[in-house]
Amino acid sequence: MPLDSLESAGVDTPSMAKHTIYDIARLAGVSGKTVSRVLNNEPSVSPATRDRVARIIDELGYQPHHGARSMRGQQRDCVGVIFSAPMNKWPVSHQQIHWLFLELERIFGARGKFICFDLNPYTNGIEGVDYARALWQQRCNGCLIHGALQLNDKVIARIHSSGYPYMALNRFEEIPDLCFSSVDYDEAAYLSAQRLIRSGHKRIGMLQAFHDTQAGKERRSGYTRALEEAGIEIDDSLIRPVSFAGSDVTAATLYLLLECKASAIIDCSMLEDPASVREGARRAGRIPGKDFELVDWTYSPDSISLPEACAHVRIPLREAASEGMELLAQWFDREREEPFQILRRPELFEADTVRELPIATPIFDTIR
Amino acid sequence: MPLDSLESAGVDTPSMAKHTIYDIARLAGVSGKTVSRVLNNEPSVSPATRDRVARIIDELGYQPHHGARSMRGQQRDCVGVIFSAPMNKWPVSHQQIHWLFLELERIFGARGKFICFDLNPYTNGIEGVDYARALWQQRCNGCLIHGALQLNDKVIARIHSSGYPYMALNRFEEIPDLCFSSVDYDEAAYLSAQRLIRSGHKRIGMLQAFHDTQAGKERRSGYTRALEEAGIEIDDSLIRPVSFAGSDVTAATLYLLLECKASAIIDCSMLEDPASVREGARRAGRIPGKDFELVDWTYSPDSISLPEACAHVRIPLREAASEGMELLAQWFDREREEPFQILRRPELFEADTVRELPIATPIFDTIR
DNA sequence: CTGTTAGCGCATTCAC
DNA sequence: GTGAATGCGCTAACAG
Repeated sequence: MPLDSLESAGVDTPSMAKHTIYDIARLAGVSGKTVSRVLNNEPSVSPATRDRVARIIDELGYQPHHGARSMRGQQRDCVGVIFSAPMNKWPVSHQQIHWLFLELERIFGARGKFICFDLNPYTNGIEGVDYARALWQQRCNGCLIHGALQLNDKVIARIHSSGYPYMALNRFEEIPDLCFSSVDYDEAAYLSAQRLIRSGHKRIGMLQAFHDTQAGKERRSGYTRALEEAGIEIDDSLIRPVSFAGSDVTAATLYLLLECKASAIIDCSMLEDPASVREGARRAGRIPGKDFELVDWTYSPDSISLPEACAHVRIPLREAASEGMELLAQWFDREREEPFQILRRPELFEADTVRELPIATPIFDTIR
Repeated sequence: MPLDSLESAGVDTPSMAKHTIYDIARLAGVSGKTVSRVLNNEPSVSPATRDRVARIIDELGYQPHHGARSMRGQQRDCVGVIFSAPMNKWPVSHQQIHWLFLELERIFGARGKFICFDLNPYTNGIEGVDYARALWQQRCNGCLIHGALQLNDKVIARIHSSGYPYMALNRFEEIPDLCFSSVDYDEAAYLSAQRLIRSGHKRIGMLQAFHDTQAGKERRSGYTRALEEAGIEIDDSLIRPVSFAGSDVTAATLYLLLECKASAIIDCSMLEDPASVREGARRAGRIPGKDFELVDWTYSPDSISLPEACAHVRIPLREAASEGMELLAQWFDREREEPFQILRRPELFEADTVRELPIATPIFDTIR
């Protein structure tokens, strides 16, 4: 219902009728285009007109219809946040989701962006799960892809070639120029295996998270590389895929120690839970750090996951992600034109230097 | 760029050109309207035509433009999630944000809804912070308001009268028919004070969270009611507003014990952190549970926050919220027409019965 | 500095 | 069962 006078709208109780720019225009005695100019902070509106229009907009609590805007304009005001798998497959931890929120608020919120989540990654397209519905529908004008990329992922290629700003938190072999910010898991696995080889181990087990993903593949390749360099034969059964269930890690630990006769284990399960590994060891009749050696991986900058480990590997994924999100925000706002690649180096440190927490350093980084 | 043949789009590499229903229509040899009918599952399309159109839609990975749809249709496919204050004012805990996510996924994700967050509640309108931009812009078609409602809140009234489905997680005195799902904080404060009065206390301090909100006001009113019924004079200084900083709780505890000579304290700071209260007591030279009695409040169904407390009050807010979110989803999908009110009863239990966790019961509930 | 016109992609209305 | 015309609210291109 269009308004006939400003008074009928009321300053104290902004009318809930949905206004259009033409309602504003009529009240201000200008054309719709002028209202549009004010809304978009375009120049070439006289200060007096601008003020008058702005005042009416404020008083009515008018906000431009997003759908209509998105049909004409090319502004980018909404970031899609995508989980590449449903949470029951890859449970995102309390800390991680909280961290993500704070970062989104800090980086995109500060720029006035909206955040759109599609929590329904179950819609099957021809290629499997299409997790980027929000992007194709143009609800959002770019996206952040949170979570590992499965090796058979077909959606990421569409996103990559769509022209929308985006960032993944993984590399992806098939798309060398993918925009991502991540950590070199190959290197992390290489460092871990190398460390245990130096201790004289030949049967090194690995609790391998994300086995069907690029991140899992990198674990395998780094591990393999280290063993090959040392002339140790690869035994595939020593690379043990695990899910995020503690029981799975426990069972895999038991299996590696008993069936595979592993004398050392790389815990890159990312569960960051000492209890599961300990329980597996207990069932095998072994004591971690005594009967077998461990290298553990952690995302956390200020803690380790397994005190019994002889060395720890820190995976600075959140730091990489934060850095990348800043760049994504700039790309979004056309402050930079191109995609980027950030790969941070993992840091291995000995258990006896735990107090001196290392600063992670980038390996390569196409943006500097 | 419109397509001239289906082949040129390709099945394996869906074209990234943004298609319209008319592209689909041309390929299928039908009119735009028929494509629209297929998209919206309208009847009166012959099975053969429907299949042909559907197949082309799938092959192109076509998705209807959300902006265009939102201008004509009245479907509701996006829920706004609003934080009534920025996180630096009311920090949402790890657990809470995680819980919220899982619930959103479970309830709205399962229904195929998108979730839109506005993490930029700093835009000032005439009435202060307008946290419902996403709603006014019609990015979303209803919303969940997470967080306490400040007593001077003007936005909630606009939402209430807008006709959009919504739900707050608080009552709001000024709007008796507000749609909400919450817990009776007045009752919780009443039960807490009554419990300490029964132990003979006359100077009962309160660590009062949310003091400038409806939730804080309810704490005060319940407390006051209990004291008045017992004929105890109210000393305002015993009601001590606290923020979510641990140091604030510590300082307030110290103040209540030393300056105000409180002999008992109701901890409804909702910080759920025993260390802060203990530290305040320590600085006052007191030992909690020995030199003074405590009643603590907790949101958690399976733990208590202060083991030293003589009684615990459980605030089943998450249960209330879950229940309400289900109803909001139904309202959203037009399975129910009206707003609703759910108010759950807090439960006080003695420290020695901690193992028997109580089932919270509704106080009133306009939906059954 | 300001206004007019056209059209974005879709759904609604009405015609066939 | 199907299609043509119309308009949602806004902005780009053009005109004055």
